[in-house]
Amino acid sequence: MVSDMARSGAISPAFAVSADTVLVAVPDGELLTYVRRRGAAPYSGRWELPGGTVQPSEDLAAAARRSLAQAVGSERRVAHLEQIGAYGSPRRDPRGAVLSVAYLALVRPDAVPASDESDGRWVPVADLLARTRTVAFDHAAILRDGLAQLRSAMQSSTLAAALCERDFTVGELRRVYETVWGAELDARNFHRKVTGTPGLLVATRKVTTRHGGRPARLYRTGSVSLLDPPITRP
Amino acid sequence: MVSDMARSGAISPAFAVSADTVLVAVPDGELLTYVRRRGAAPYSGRWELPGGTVQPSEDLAAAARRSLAQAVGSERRVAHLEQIGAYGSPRRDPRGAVLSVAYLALVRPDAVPASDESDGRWVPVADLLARTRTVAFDHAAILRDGLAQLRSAMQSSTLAAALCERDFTVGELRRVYETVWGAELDARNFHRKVTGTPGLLVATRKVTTRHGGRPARLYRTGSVSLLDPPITRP
DNA sequence: ATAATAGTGTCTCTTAGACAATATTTC
DNA sequence: GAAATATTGTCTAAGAGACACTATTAT
Repeated sequence: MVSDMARSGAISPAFAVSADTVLVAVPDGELLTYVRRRGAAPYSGRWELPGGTVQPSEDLAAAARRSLAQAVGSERRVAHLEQIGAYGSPRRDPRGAVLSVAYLALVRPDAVPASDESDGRWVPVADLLARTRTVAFDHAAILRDGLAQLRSAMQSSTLAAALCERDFTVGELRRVYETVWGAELDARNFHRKVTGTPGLLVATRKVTTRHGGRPARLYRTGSVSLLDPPITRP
Repeated sequence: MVSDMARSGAISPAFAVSADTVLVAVPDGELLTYVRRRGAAPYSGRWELPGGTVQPSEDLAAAARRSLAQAVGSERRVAHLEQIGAYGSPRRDPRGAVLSVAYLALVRPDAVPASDESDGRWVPVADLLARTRTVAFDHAAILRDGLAQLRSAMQSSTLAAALCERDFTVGELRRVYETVWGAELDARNFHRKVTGTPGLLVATRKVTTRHGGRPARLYRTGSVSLLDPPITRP
């Protein structure tokens, strides 16, 4: 059995695998992502996505989660995690064959301030994409792909609710859409759309005036997570 | 430099990486996928997706393409290739840490008969999914994910044209949709939709009567590949 | 009172979906 | 002629987008 393995070479390890995450939050109407400053070569001094090496005994998503604990305090703060894809271009890491499995992670606004400590920072996505030469490896491309996936997935699901507090108003949800999409939505049509889809949002008994104006009802995400027909991006 | 690498252990290879492909064709109104019968342990005798080990010097997509040459005769027969995702559950391969990067590949109907030779076969997707216990590794799950991605992507692109001959009629394109989605579409509304989107299809000067009835104009895919608003799945 | 936000209602225009009717072939 | 497919046109109902209006708070 072992001899067969050795003969075929089918499982001889050839790649290091890392799980790297596009970590996104939208506090106060700003689209932020978390990046770390690299301290060692290669790309020393450049920004990199949070991530780490995947152990052979470990699930890919678990490795991604684990590497986010430093950024947001606890794994439990990760409100949503989904895979973006695998990046394995031969020359993406000068040290050798490193395959990166990229994830998209969403956290609620309250997860942001807890990260002032380390060498990582929350930065506006626009700033980072305007200076892709300051980003290590192919992480700028991964960031772009992750954001594209987020923008697309928001059209037909309540994914954006993972970027709000657990109890949120329709206006807060709409402002997340506007921030991530970079476009204004008609507040009245949006309200009609999301509250009119049965099961999508569950109204709580509570209201809030945390944004001034007329008190707004607080909602939670419901059992239905698919929005059909989708919210069209302007 | 080398000492730094050795100290950190960042690039010590821990995984074998394979590129495995959900290879799909739709000849004569049947949704087929290509699978190989495994000859060796583990899962000897079971069906597996075509694929192979990725070399460290090789691009992931190139490795996927390469492993399809046997199935369809030549890499050039692959009309479309896109990534599905990475599968890295610790226990997916009893031999050890094997990470699989899954791809979805589409070929035109004429690529199917060229594969009678080897231990691989084109089989109806429904048959395979009805007998997932005959499928090796987690390849049944990969197949399901790939089909879901295909069905979804067809809504807002001309992806389905990669499953037709290079020159195709609107009816042929519609029958591909119907086969992959497993649902009937109104021929007249479908015709209006795809021919009405400017740039999506380019009319050739030729017509064909290969399906009997009134001669149908032949089209090719145009410069526009995004279909907005999408074709809604019934 | 004024400004700000929340929520409801109303109108129009586009389009999906249903389907009639016509065109052009093979058998 | 009968059957099959292709293509155009017509109607209707649903939904997106624009926007008037009312409701309820903070300042």
